[in-house]
Amino acid sequence: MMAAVNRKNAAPTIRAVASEAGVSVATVSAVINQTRFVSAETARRVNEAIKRSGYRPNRLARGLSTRETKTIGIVMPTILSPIAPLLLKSAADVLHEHGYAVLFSNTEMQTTWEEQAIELMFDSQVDGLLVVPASETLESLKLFSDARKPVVLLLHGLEGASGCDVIRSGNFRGSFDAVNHLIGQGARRIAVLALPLVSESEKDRMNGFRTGVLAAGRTLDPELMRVGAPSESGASEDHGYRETLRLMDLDDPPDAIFAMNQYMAIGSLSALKELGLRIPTDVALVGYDDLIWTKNLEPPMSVVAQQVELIGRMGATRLVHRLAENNHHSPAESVTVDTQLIIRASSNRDALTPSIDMENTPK
Amino acid sequence: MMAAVNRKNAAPTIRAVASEAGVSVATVSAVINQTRFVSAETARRVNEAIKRSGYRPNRLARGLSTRETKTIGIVMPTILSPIAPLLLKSAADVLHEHGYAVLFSNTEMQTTWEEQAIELMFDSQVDGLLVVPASETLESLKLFSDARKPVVLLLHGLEGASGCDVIRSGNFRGSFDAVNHLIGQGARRIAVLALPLVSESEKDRMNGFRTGVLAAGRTLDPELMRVGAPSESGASEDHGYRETLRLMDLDDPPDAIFAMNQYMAIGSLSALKELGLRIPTDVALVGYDDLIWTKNLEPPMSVVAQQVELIGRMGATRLVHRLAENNHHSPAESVTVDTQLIIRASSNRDALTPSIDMENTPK
DNA sequence: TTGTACGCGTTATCAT
DNA sequence: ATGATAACGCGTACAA
Repeated sequence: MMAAVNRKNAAPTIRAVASEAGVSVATVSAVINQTRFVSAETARRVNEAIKRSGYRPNRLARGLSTRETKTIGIVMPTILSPIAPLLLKSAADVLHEHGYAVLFSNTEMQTTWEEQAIELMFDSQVDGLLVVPASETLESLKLFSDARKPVVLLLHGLEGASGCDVIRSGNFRGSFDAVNHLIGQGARRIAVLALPLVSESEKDRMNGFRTGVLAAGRTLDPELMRVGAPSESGASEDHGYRETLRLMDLDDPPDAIFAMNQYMAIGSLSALKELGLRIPTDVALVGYDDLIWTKNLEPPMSVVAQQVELIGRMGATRLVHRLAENNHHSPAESVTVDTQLIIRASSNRDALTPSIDMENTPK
Repeated sequence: MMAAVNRKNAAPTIRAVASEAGVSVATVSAVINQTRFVSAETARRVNEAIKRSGYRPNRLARGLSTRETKTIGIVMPTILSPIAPLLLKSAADVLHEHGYAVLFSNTEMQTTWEEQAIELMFDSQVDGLLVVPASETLESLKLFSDARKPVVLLLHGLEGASGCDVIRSGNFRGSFDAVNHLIGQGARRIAVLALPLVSESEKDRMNGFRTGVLAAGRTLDPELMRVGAPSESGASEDHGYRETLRLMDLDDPPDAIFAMNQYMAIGSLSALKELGLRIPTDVALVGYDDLIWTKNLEPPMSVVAQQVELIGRMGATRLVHRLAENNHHSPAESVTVDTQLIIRASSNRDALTPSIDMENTPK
């Protein structure tokens, strides 16, 4: 009978390599992880055995033993939002560069699933977590704080998650700047198409808007504030379209519209054009997020742009550092990444004198 | 002295639960996995102990023992392509519904990294793999076939991967239909802006174009075939812009352009408008992939649309079924999901009589 | 410089 | 109906 070494078709284990090379498993482990000195000759034999057998270390077993999986979880409410792919990519790139695998979960805005996704990642023993929170609060994050595993929040904070690092996007300031810009362009009545005020981001955007209006000595007209758009892109666009028609049907319609996501902005644009209104002369328009095609619209649209890539990179980097330095105890850090107001024709009354629109011309 | 059960701050193990409930670990395991009968009373005690201790099964340990991780890997060349997010979402949704975790890797078009990513997933003991191949061949997939682990290819096949299921997109037919449509609109000289011919998708698209032209009794003019665009969106757009300017500068310029990705199509559109050409009268234009904003361009753009969501769902479903039925040996399946030609104003000369463009009007 | 043996947290195979 | 205990594949004290 043969030793229990060669179960048919099973992947070779470290033990198989050890016996193949005529050394102990400790030695094999040592040469793989460079964890202690091994004589050149022994190392050579081991490496040869590894190559011959096609041995590959089992990350599960390693993780079980070391209590480190070199895996981090990323959970976001929807990968279909226009900025999500870049956020995922920039974060994942950094993580991959540092040898981490990425466990991903799209929670599709479902509160319960968001919790479950986080639990799933915890159970998978991820070393840390990157979260774009959708809910107002996340019970399951307690699992991570109890286990002293680092969590970094992206885009906005979360109630009761004071222990987490947060890489915020400057939503308040972004809206505030947009309103100021519109006022500077002579807008008297500014309408807003806002998202449902659930997460910090949306609240901040709305507060920025309010503050901007009030700070300019204007009053807030509830009729001009349409809160609560569907999140799905097509539905959101329809919403922007319809609400704009209603707004322009008011006795005293707005002469500027600030849409807090880009799909609503597009719908709004369609409606304005359909009504035969001149943009920005009759109504100035500012949207949110600078997507690749935003500048190709007619007219090119002004937007509040978030530095999505930077946010993703910073979040991942923060996590990697915490993990590397066993930096689990230093106080949570909070950073806000500024937004940038990009002014294009849709809101630029100053530039109405015929001129070349540089933005619309590829280099 | 106390038993080695309560290492400070360590997560409770199945052993802790067992002793807490006064039963053996086998019993605890049994109630968790419903793997054998347990008396109601015992089960109650166990469940209580689980709840009290906050015990959560360790998926690593479970995977090590069962050789099933309930995790599948998804690797794609870039999440920034316009169709990638939907592909990821639709696949991940199906997988999540079936209790699978998703290990994700963006390989950013790097051939070596693509291999490494697949190896990483293999080492992580994923149960199966979903791949959008970027390279012409993938050595590392051999790891999976050797281990009899299922792999499903998405969007297009791969040389030497005959063992894998493939959910193809109908690229050949898509291009073929586009050309036929343009010819039907009276186009005499059709130019093409093609992607680098590396993966099967791009080759198929190009072949569809060639076949369409030849089948109509026309000849292929190399001057009208511009192959090799950058993959990054902005660069791709610039490329489309520049190549279009050159095309229109020919002695005998084209009267129709087929752009094989949507960014090139946008660049092309910019160039045509800048040249003061009428679309589709002077030049008809057809792009690829129906993005949310494609219909909002001026004029709304015709495209070859891929059924991305369906492809993602089918791929994930196929994988889940193979896993569920231990269906690892049935022959590889190959399916092609049809593309759909969506005709809009940019190529529709028939509809040039003034009329309402329904597509451009939200419901 | 290298080897032995135990632990990581489960599941699964025997017994009982 | 339940309990002991051997895998699973690896890292790592502790020995030698």
